[in-house]
Amino acid sequence: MAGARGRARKTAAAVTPRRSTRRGGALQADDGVPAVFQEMLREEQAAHVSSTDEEERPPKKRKTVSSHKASSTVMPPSPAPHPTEHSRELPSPATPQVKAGRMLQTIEDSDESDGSDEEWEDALVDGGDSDEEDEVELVTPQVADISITIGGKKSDEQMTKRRVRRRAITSVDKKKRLEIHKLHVLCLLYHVHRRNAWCNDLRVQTALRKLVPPKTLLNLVPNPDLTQYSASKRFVDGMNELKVLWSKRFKLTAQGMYKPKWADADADIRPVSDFYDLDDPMDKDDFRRTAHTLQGSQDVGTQLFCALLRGIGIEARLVCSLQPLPFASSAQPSTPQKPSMQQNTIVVDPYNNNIHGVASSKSTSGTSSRSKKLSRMERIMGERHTVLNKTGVAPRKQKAYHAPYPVYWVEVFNTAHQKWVAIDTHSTFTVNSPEKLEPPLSHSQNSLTYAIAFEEDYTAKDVTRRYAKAYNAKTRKFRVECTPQGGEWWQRTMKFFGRAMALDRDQVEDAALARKEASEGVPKNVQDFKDHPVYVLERHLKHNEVIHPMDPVGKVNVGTGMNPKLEPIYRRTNVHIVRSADKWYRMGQDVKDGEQPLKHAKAKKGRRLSIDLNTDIDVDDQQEEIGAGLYAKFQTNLYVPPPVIRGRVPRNAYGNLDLYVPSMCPPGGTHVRHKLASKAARLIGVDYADAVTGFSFKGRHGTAIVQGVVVASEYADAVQQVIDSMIFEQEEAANAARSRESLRLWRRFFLGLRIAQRVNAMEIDGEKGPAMDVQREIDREDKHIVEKEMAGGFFPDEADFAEPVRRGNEPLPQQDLSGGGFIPDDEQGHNEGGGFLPDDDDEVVGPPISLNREHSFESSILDSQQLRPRRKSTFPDDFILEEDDDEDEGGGFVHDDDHNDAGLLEAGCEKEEMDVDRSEEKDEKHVDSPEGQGGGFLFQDEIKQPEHKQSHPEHEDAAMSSDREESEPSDTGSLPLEDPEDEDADPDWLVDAT
DNA sequence: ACATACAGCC
DNA sequence: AATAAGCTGTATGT
Repeated sequence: MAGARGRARKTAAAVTPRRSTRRGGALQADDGVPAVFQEMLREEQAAHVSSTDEEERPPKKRKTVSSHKASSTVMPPSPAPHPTEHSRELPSPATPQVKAGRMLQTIEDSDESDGSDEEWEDALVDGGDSDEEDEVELVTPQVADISITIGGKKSDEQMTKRRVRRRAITSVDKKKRLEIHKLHVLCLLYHVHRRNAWCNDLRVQTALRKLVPPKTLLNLVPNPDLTQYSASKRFVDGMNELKVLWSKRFKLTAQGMYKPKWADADADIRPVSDFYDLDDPMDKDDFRRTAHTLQGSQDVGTQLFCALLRGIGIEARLVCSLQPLPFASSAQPSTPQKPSMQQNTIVVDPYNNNIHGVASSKSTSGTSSRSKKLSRMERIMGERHTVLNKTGVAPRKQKAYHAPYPVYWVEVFNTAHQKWVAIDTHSTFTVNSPEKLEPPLSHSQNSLTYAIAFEEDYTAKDVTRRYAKAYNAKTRKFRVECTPQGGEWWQRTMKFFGRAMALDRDQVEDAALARKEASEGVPKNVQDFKDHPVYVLERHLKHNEVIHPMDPVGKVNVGTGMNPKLEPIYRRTNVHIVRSADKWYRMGQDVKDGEQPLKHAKAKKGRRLSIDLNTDIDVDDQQEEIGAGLYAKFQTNLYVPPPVIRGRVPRNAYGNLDLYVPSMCPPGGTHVRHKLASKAARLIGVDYADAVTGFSFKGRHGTAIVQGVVVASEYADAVQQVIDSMIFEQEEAANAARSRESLRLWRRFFLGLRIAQRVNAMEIDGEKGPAMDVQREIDREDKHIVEKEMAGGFFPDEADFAEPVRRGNEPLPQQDLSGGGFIPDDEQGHNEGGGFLPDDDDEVVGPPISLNREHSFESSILDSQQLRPRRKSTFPDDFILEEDDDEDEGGGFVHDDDHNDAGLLEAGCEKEEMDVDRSEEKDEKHVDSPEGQGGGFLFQDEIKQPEHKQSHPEHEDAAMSSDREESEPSDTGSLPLEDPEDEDADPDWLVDAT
């Protein structure tokens, strides 16, 4: 309500101004006075140096402000802010208090235009602030109003604990994150690639080239007379000039990319307004425009700078430090509190008052929330008072969007030194100081994990190692290389951007990067040894790992400085995975003779209690048990199984052949990997052994997994051929079964029609129901369809259609099957006389009924049939038997004569039908029934009512009529014969048929 | 550094 | 024939 209104207003106000501001402002920038930019630059530099200070400052001020605000605010005193529950309650209910708060907030929003910075700051503070301080603030009624969210969360320790506890990350989530991480990396790669391509745009370059003074250009022209050193220096100096020039010229009006974080699963989707500070989405034309407006985020600025360099003939790479979602982020709560704050704020803040605060909170470390807030204000102000932009506001803006560490920078090729020189024009303003570009590990906004350099020729290279101070010890752990198969993945990925032909300078660079990596010192703390690609501590060994030559390469101090303990350091290359001999065997390896285990598995505990009883024995046992020797790969050979001799396949104690890996297939043998292989082999009488390819463990028992067989190679083809033919036969059988099933359904279908017809003919409520000749109707409709539409459709042709009908009269479905189905024969079948309803059937009585089209079956045949409501079982429960059991076994509903008169209408119908159609039917039925074939089983329900067997059809009618009355019209659409259970009965039939 | 929880393996 | 398991290691949180 109010909240929504407020939000909407906000959004509208914010969005529009922003764009116009940015683009319009850009134009202004062009005519802008140099002095202004200088000032901006100065401020930026100052800002990045003292950013830390700024961060701290806000809190204090914030407190003041908040209290201030509190007093001014009309906040109703609310009980001590409590856990989340409390905070959550606030938003929803429309209590007066809440309303008051809402009102206040709304007002703030509306005040945007003329609101003071301080107010904004307050809002920001409330939203952005985190942790403990908030708790205190929460106590204050006013605070509760705004930031309920935050405070509630943090304040309650118990709640926190619970959250932390509950947060255990699942393995599937981990996998998901990894995949998303990869996907994100790919997206970022493509994004940068695209921007890099834009940097080659001539129009962009042309526009930017004009910014470079001729003098500067001249200095950059290679001079063969200069010494290498001088040339290099001159080049770097020139780069510095360009850097300064660009830093002054490009105006920061948006926030660049920053590292995203995982949100709580239960967190609400962040409002779009969270991202207003980001660059607008950009296409190439937009990019060209920015080459003129010279404003945007640092990222765009760097991209343009890259284009500028290329435009003046300098080889420049666009380097991006990808900021993908981390794959290993620990459980949500554990991470720095910013994310959680965000989440909370977002979730709780019902009126989106804190949106901006949230956004700022994210970037707290990089940019002070305050400045952001201001910037937003300024943006709005700027919209309405353009003058402000030109005056003092712009610099502050820039400060707001300045990030202390770059996501984008460029590398230019210093031909004198044959080296790439890094230039950061917006964050650190450095040239050739690669070590200054990596943010501290604690920096939440920006982490240097993948630094990828995109060249003019659209190739790209991973240059992370140039910028990471502890690539092996730290950086690597955040890269996919640290995940299983991750190395290969990354290689494949980057190969896509690889240069077809490596240049000399590439090799030089590779060597340099490798050198840098190699020069990385030995980690100073234990933690960095974990998963270190080069070094290992014994303490970090997995239990199936050993360090084989135990050659220490150094020592680490574990423990405190006062209490030094040194632990030996080993090389990762000396680490081997060890397995038991049996395990090796399962991998197709054989432990060499005479090899001594490098390690022993732990003794298995089975009987600890017993140990107490018999210490001596236990000790012995333990010693023996401990003996499970573990060997390294180098202690094994490839296992060579005994060969197949004279067609005789060797086998193990179980009569099988172990074939855990392909290499375990015996010489002279061939693995025929098919389920039918054993049958086939047996069929042609060749020796074979089931191939055991693994085990499945259910409960305690491991069951061998057999996949095919091994036969002598000379028989393999024969076996395979037999298998093929068996498959063919199976398919044939399957087809036959499907045919039979189709026929069966046909039969049921027509039976249903027939029953319906009969029912219609019955007398109801003293009034004789309408009767119809189903068959006639069907035929008519069918012809109609055939003529009008197409010969195809449900019924291929009349003959096909007719045949089933005709067959319907036949007693035995089986016959149908064996006889080749209904398909044969004449078309007469479908004539009236041939319908499943005997021509002379007395049941067909009375005038034709009008077709009821209300309940369409989408089928002319069904539609043409007026079906009576499905019979409801009004009979007592005991009437309906669970199963006919013995009686049924006699054969479906068809049973015997005793049963066939049963109260079941359908059964009765069938029976009658049969009787009418053929006197012999009964006999046949008996034969058929046992096999479960025929329409019999269709009527299990009915069959289930043995007690109601009645010899008189009239009885049935009576029952039916009563049922009809009770049944609902909606049931009309159902075929009376439908019985869910029926299908279950089919398998027997199918099986038998097969 | 210790304890708890979760997931994989047999 | 029906039913059902535990242990250990690793990782996370306090």
